[in-house]
Amino acid sequence: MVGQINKDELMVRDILSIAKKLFAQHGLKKTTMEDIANALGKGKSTLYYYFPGKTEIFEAVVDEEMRNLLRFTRQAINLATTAKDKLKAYFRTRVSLMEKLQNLSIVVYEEIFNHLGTILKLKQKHDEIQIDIIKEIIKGGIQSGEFKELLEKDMELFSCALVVAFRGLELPIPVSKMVRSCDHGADLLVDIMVDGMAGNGLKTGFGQKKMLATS
Amino acid sequence: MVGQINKDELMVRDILSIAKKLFAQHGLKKTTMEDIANALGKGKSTLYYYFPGKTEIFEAVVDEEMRNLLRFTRQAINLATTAKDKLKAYFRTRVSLMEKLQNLSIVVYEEIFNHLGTILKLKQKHDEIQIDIIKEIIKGGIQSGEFKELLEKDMELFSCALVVAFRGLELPIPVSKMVRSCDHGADLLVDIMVDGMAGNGLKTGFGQKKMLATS
DNA sequence: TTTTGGACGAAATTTCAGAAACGGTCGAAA
DNA sequence: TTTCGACCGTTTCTGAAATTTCGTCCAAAA
Repeated sequence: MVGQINKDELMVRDILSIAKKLFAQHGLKKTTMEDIANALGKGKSTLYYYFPGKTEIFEAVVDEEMRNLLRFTRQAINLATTAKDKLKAYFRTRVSLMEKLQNLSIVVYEEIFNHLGTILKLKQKHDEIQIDIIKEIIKGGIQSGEFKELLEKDMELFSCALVVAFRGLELPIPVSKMVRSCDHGADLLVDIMVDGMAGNGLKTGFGQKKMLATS
Repeated sequence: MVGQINKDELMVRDILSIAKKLFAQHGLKKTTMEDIANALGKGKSTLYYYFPGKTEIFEAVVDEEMRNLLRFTRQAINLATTAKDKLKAYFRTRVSLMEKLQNLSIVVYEEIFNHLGTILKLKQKHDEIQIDIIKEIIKGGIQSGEFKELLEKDMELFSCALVVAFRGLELPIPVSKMVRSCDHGADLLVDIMVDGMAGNGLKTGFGQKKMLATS
């Protein structure tokens, strides 16, 4: 019994492994059930013994990939001690793993985004203007003493990051409604950005807890 | 001479105005040059007297729309005095105008995004997990006193916003390289998020919460 | 001269019937 | 229990004819 279950899981693993490779290579549509079966050295209907259909295989592959990403992220987070470092770890692993995830999704993304093309050049031009606008604001804030000083390079980076971050809203995915719906949201974010998330204890601090980590 | 230029510009404005309406109504492909000419009450070749081709008309329409968006953004920014309020104004107008921009681009976006469908449900599920992870980090930070307190609702919102913001990286647009390339970028952002952008002068200050006018 | 309308050709798009391919099922064999 | 090949209904491809549409040209109107 137990041995059979293991055999099942082994087969499922093999299928997912090969399917992942093929999906990454040729995309979802151009990878047929027969391709997967042939690469497996098995008959086509064998796949249907282990999975309800093609959709489920694809979803399982993507799900597995995302689970891996989450696992690594959690791992990196657990290695950090302070919440600040945890956030850093979160973003850092996300950035590096996102690139690896694209091994799978680059074809998928290309399938999605091969239809725009025209509009992107325009968008890019206007993005650069937006970056300049934000940079101008920050510069003004620094000159007036409202903001702390920042290297020119970092200012560029930060402005750019804000514009890029804002692009997240452009993807028509439901969660964005939460942020998009209320003005309060945008203000809260800027409040946090400007005043910081650091606790009052540290801010008004008289030699409180974590003075080590801060630069 | 001057009068002719004005007449030219007037004609161009009329064309763009009508073209915008038609593009928003039927999309790029299904709007023909003859549709535009008919709606204009002019002959088709009139359009070619003012524009090299259909593509250029479309680009001009989109460009105009984006310029408008920028104009309103700048306007709102100029009404604010402090840099912080300027940032708020930037985000707020962006959010509200983005929705209006979609009047034009909703057909375009649908043309682009009608091909994904499948992957979004999965993505949504994992997005919610990511939100929970960030919320957990923030909660921990609050409990340890590292972060200042936050309403449950705001915490949810902030976590959600971070995930959404991070989605901006997923859009394959060149600017993201700048942020994607260096680890330093992600860290800098968190540094700013946690410590805030507020200047030391204001931070260490005792009574003075707000300087009224720009200093 | 400046501006317009309609005819015109080349190229792209649509149509649609027949063919091929594909996802998924089933009974039988190993 | 696990694998397989044959089979079915549907979707997708193909290719040629018909239609639409972009863009040009030139005569005519302003």
